[in-house]
Amino acid sequence: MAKNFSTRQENYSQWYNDIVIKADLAENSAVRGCMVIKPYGYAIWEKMQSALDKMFKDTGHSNAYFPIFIPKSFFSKEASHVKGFAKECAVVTHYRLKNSDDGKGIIVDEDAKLEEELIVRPTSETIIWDTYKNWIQSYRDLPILVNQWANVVRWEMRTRLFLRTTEFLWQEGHTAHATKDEAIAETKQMLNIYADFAENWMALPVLKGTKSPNERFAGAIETYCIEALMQDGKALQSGTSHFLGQNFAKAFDVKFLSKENKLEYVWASSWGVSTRLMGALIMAHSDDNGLVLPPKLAPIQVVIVPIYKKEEQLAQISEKANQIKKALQKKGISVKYDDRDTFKPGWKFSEYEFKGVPVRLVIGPRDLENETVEIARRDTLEKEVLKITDIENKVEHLLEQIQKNLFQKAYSFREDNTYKVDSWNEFKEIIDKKGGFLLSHWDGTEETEEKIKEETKATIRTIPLDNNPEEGKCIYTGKPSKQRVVFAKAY
RNA sequence: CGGGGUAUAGCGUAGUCCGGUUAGCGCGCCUGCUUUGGGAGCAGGAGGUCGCAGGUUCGAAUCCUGCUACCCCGACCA
Repeated sequence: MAKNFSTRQENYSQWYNDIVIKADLAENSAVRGCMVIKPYGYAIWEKMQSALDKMFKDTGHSNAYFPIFIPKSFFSKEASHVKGFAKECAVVTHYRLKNSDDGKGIIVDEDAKLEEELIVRPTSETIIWDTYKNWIQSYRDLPILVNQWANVVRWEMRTRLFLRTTEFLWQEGHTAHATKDEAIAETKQMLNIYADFAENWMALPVLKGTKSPNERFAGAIETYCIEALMQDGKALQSGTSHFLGQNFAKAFDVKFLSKENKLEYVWASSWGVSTRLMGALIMAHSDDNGLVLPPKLAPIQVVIVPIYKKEEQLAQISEKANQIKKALQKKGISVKYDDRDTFKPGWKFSEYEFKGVPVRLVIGPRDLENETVEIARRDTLEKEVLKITDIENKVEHLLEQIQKNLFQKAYSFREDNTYKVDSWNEFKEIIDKKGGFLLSHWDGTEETEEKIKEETKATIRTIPLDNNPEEGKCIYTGKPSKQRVVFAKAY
């Protein structure tokens, strides 16, 4: 099944597509730009969701749900917001179909035109702030810490499975605060949660920082982001957290009475990660043998494959395998015992390898005799034969090791592909030939960023938060600069 | 949305230029037997409105027109 797929070197984007399709993560649907997330892919997303959801709840947030449709008039209330999203909105204009006059099909009933068109949400700030207006009167009503898990639609020109689809799944947090400082603290807290999730669950090292004005969210005062480096040397924005100031409060007239009995506008944040994280996960760790998953997000952490000649042998092996399965499950490890007789062991090995299952246990007649089991790890493809005693602790330990190793590998890759660059020629050379993160000085102007983008396709991915101030000269204009920023080509 | 390419069985493809038997092959699928420590072997079998809609023709996978989807490159973007 998973034979004949591309390698990263041959064709990186084909390699990515092959993994998504052949590892059964997702496929294209009958609707242009929209994907079907298949059970195996969705299981990974569910693991991401539950880990993130717990982190949100642990920091005081609650889930709620707002409509998928937004009245057009709401949408246009915040000027830069509408400007940023107008070009990619799906619009509902009618609410009824009818049979066509020639009886051959079904058409839109022109009599059923909506008084006011509805926008399919590309994000929910407007409908949520219109709602918050009714929820907030006094400082006692604040803060509001709400998240929603939802689908959104952005009508993109070019789509790629998980990385950019017309409809995608995400979570969007929308918070309301009495003070500016509190809203900024919330924005930063959520950024840290995203970074924590990326590094500890996805085994994906990320840079934390802010966006340049060019790349800022439409309607935000400041956009914070986490940026990760993919194996082809391109950057992937993996999560954003926005400090919205009072922009939406002013647009929707959301005020509260402070302790001092003064009427003030509410301060806001919003933050989100999407199914794009699936793309990041795939591109961060996978190899030319297929998907590689960090144990903490793998739907199946351990697969057990029996090898046998006769039915009675299978019965003996199954007994042993089920014992191991139970012992592992007791430790909270997800195990699949694949005793299907319709596939041969070699076929199963390749299958689970391609699907990125972190650990494979093999039990055959030899193992029954010797009280052993063969254990193979997906990240390094190493195999060894272990005594079956205490196997659950050995497996648990190995899963932890794999999780660490994947992070370490991704981290070294990023280190090896991050360059301090001070000459424009070198900058162009590295961006063109190698890719990666380039740390260079920037004069802080939009014009310079635009020019660099035109000439090299590289953009400022982030202005790192943990930056050491350093006097220098802009890589492009030579004007004075106080810190380095991160340039890269981006997804 | 602009440029280029592709569309034939579940998947990959031959045939298309130059119209003419029953549209061929590999993988997969089904049945049976032999197999099982890295994608098994043999035998038999099923599966096709040739992307969709028109047109030209005695005759269209093949020629013409329109549409749709997908891939690559740009612009846009999480």
